[in-house]
This record gives sequence, C-alpha cells and structure tokens, in this order.
Amino acid sequence: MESIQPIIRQIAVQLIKENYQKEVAEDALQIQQTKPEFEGDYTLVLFPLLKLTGQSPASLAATMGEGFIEMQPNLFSGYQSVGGFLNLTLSDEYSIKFLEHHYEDSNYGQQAHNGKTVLIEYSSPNTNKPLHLGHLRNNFLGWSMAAIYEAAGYRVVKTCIVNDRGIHICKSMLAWQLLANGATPETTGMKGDHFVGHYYVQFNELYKEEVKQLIASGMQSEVAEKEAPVMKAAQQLLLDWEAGKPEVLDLWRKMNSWVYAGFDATYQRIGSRFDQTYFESDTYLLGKQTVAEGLQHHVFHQKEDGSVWIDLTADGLDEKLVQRKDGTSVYITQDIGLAELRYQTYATDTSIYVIGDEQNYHMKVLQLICKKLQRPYADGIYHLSYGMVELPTGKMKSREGTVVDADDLLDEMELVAQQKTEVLGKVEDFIEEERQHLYRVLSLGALKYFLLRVGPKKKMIFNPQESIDFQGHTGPFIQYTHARICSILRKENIAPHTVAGINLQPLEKNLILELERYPQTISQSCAEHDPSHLANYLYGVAKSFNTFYAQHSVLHADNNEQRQLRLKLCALTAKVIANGMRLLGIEVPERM
RNA sequence: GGUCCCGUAGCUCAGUUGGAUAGAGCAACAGCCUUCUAAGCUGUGGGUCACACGUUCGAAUCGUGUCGGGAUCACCA
Repeated sequence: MESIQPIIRQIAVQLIKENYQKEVAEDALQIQQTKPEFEGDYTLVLFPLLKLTGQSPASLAATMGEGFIEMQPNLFSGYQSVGGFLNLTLSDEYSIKFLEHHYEDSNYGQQAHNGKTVLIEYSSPNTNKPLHLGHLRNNFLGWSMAAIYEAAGYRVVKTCIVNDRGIHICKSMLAWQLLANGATPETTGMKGDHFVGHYYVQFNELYKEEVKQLIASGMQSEVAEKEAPVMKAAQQLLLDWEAGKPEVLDLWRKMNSWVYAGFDATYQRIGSRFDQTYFESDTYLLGKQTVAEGLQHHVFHQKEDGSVWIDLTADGLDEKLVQRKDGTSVYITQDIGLAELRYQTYATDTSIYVIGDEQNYHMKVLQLICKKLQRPYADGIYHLSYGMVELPTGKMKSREGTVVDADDLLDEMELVAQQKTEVLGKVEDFIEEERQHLYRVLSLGALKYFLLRVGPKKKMIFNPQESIDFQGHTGPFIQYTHARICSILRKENIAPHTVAGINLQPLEKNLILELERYPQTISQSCAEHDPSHLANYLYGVAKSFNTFYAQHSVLHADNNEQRQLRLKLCALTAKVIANGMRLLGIEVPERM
C-alpha cells in the first residue's frame, strides 16, 4: 500500500491544477500531523497557497476539502477548515484495511533493493588500550546506520580500520619491556586489551615522573617533554618497527594479538562484527603511491626538504602535509590510500565514516583531497560526525585513566538489570540461562538506547554516579511494551477472517496511523544519517500502545470483531517495535 | 586570531526542513493493580526557546550581531 502523506501531496497538486490552473511542486506543500486539540489526522497548510490561487483561506479549504473526498472517498472521511489549515480526517475503513494488509508482514518497513552499495566504517580502535564509552557510541551508531541502510534497500559493507601501528603502541610495548618481567594476559588472568592498556598508563606515569625530574634539574618543560628517556626510547621503537627489526615486530605482533582477543570478546558481547577489517599496517604504504601520483599531476607539491604538501588555502583551509620529509606517511596519507583500496574492492556509491567530531577538519581535508585527485568516490564520502561522550568532570582521558571502560560499564549494567528484574519477580520460572540472556538483553537495550536516542552531533555527558534508567524514555520501556504484547498474543490466536462492521476508537486509530509512518521514519533516519529519529519514533509507538492498553482491553473487548482487530493491532505493533529495535541493534524479549 | 559546532523546563533530550496555545522522560506532588505484565497509566506544578535586531501573513527554526560553552587549525593519530 502506498503511504498516506505522498498521496495527500499528489492529490493536492492535482486539485490546484484542476481548480486554479496553477502548478505547484509536491515538496513545496506543507503536510503535518493534525494537532490533537483539533479534529482530523493530517493537515495541509494553506497559507503558502493563498497568494498563488488568489483565494481566501475559507474558500480554498472548502474547494480542496471537497476535492480530497471526491477523489479518494475511501481514504478521506471528512475535513475541517481552521484558519489557514485544512484538517483531513482519514476513514476508519482505510486504517483497518492498512492493518489487515500488514499485520502478518514480517518485512514491514523493508524497502526494495536499489542496487546501491554503501560502505560504513566504524569502531576503528587503537590497539594500545581497551574500548571505552566513546567507542560504544561509535559502534552503536555504525551498527545502527548499517541496519537502517539495509532496511532502506542498500547493500551494506561494514568495515573497521584498526590503528595497529604508531607511537601509541610503542609506548605500551616499551612499558611492558621495562616493567612486565615477561608477564602475559594468561599469567595475570587479565583480559588482553586491558593488559596492554595497563602498560600504556604505566608508560605515561614513567614519562610524567621523568619530565618532572628533568624540570627539577633545571630543564625547560618543552625540552624536558622531548628529552625524557622513555619518550626517546618509544620513538626509537617506532623507528625500529618501521625498519622491520625482527624482535620489535615480534613483540608488536604479540601485544596486538592480546588486544585483538580482548576486542573480540567485547565485540561479541555487544553484538558487533564487521564484513571487512583493515589494518593500518597493511594499508599505510598505499597512500604513498597515491601521493606520488598526485605529485605528478601537480595536485601536491614538494618542498625543498622533501616533504609533500597540498595547498588548500583557496578553499578556505590551510596548507596540509601529506608526507613527511623522511618519506614516511602521516595519518591522512593512510586515509587516502584506504579510500582508494575500498573503492577498488567494493565500488561503493557512498562511504560513511563514523568518526568523532574532533576530526571534522581532518575529514573535510580528506574529501577535498579526493576531489582534487578527481576520485569518483570523492562526492560519496560522508563523515558521520558525533559528539564526544564526556564525564561531569570533563573529557575522558585514557592517558590519565579517567575513562568509562566499556567492559566495566557492561558488567555494571547487567548487574543493575538483574537487580531490577529480581525485585519485580516476574521471571522466576526462567532457567538460569534464560535469566542471564534476559539481563544481557535488557542491559544492552538500556545502554544502546541511551546512546542512540540523542542526535549524533550532540556531545553527551555521562554521569557514572547515576546509573542509566530502565524507566520512562528508555530501551527497557520499549522492550517491556513488546513483552506485554507478546503476553497477549500467547493467550489467543488471531482468526484469519477480515474484521468488518466496527468503528475505531481514537486511540486505536492513532496507533494505526503511527505504525503507518514506520517506513518513512526509516527513510528519514537513513537520509539524515541519524538513528535517533527512529529511536524516538519507537518510543512514541510504545507510548501510544501503553495508553491504548490502559484504556481498552484486548482479550475482553466488547465483541469478537473488536477483539480480532485489537489482536491484529497488537501483532503489527509488536512487529514494528521488534523490527525497529533491531535496526538500533537492540533485541526485544518476549517476556521480562 | 581563522574555521566549524552547540545554547529549549531544575536535569537529560524531542520539536516532522518557516506554521495552530513549544512537547516527552527524570526529579517533585496527587491518584490508578480481585480484569490482558504497575519496567505501566492518568493528572498537577515547572519556559524571556542565551540576548538583540532584521526578513514576512507567521520565527525555537532563516539572516546579521553580541554573550557563553566546545572542537580544530602539528613533519601526533
């Protein structure tokens, strides 16, 4: 079935053409949901059409209102004109037909394949420390956008670039060499990523201490920061790594393998995976080829010292280094190479980078460079920029150990889920395995929804003192609504016959029309790269259902037809909730 | 200093691309379980949409300026 709002647009355009011989563009029309204090379901705003048609609001409303009913008598049952607003009432017949058409459709909301490929890069961790809350926001955003794009009809490739080389890893390596006495995750019983992260923190403590002593001995602080022995040693490790020194590479591989084992465990736990993982150590050389090519085509220029630059001042940006004077690549060089590689592999139409807003400038430069290199994928680059997750005390800093660790947070959330569930005592007949699964589903639901319901661009403040809510505008509220519906549907089966001869209650009709907006909500979240629209929509659906539920009984409806209608309404609501939550990466339980 | 982002109830956030009396949740208060799951429902209180000017039938939304907060401008990643 075609959705309502486009139909209203089409008819309005047609009516204006027939009655006033004027052309108006469909998207120039303003259609909105009628405010609850007025009668009607959808409102056409007439103000913009008054000048065009030369009509008064009242006469335009009358002509248009009559026209709507005349053209689609099955769809529209009435209209009202209030000021410059034409309020259209949809017929119960239409709403019931819509419900009949979709209540069994498990793919409701899924759009047809459009033949386009979108690549989504997210997560992208450094291998010197474990994942924290900021990474979780990144992961959930990336995962959700991938699911939303699939629902919108795209082929999606989920990728991850692992920043597995560089000075930060060398710092962990050095501290391990100095302090570990050969300890490993196995001998210490630590998770691999935490183990390596521990030495990263250790390095910084050594470093701070050395700097302090050098300053005490009379050295300038800037000089001390460069001269501190551990820093010089770490830099030497990086040089040795680039030179391919076997024992350094061995240590590097060993420490990274510990980290990967740790990451895998966390990814598994939050339900994340990738179709393709790239490693910076495998791709950083590719960028240099592209730089060389760009140099030939005079996109880049070389300075006397051998360093390579691009001049972006004409575009309002600065000069940017793309290759060091010693010929080694910098951060952006790798990104240029990676973009090239991904396009060659997947022939993407769109390439989405889920990266924090601290890199807005970097991503702007990257896209501009790709454009200047006349790459076909340049225009398809989209930076899904999201705000940092901060603590009440300010930014999280892994160097200083002031981060909300992902594993710790997940543990804590599970504990809270368990406590809340036990207090309510509704699943005492669950076996242990079912309980654990429920705690996991609820805790992840709370956390993912918490991070996803806010528009990505906004920075968020997370207060560890106040645990994440399970009531109100939360994931568990929506999950609970689903469980409630399932409970009803377990008690009675839906009869196959078509319901007839009943009028809808306002709460029933509202809910049906809200469910009707599910596909367009997916489209909007997709087009705006913003899962929060979907998250907020699903809250509205759950809220509407609960209001309906409190007001009307399903199983004890007045008559059989009404009961059947309400069962179907339950079925479709549950489908939209389950499906929509899946697009947010959130599971919904049948009981809780 | 240049560029970019943000400022809506005590707190956390919506606000459908300029529309009707700006909405939710949390927190506070008052009700609702012998009827489908009370992780729920209903109600009350709470606002100079940072501020000023402008654009027009109409501005939280668009423009300019001011104030406040943040990011970034490295031969770091």
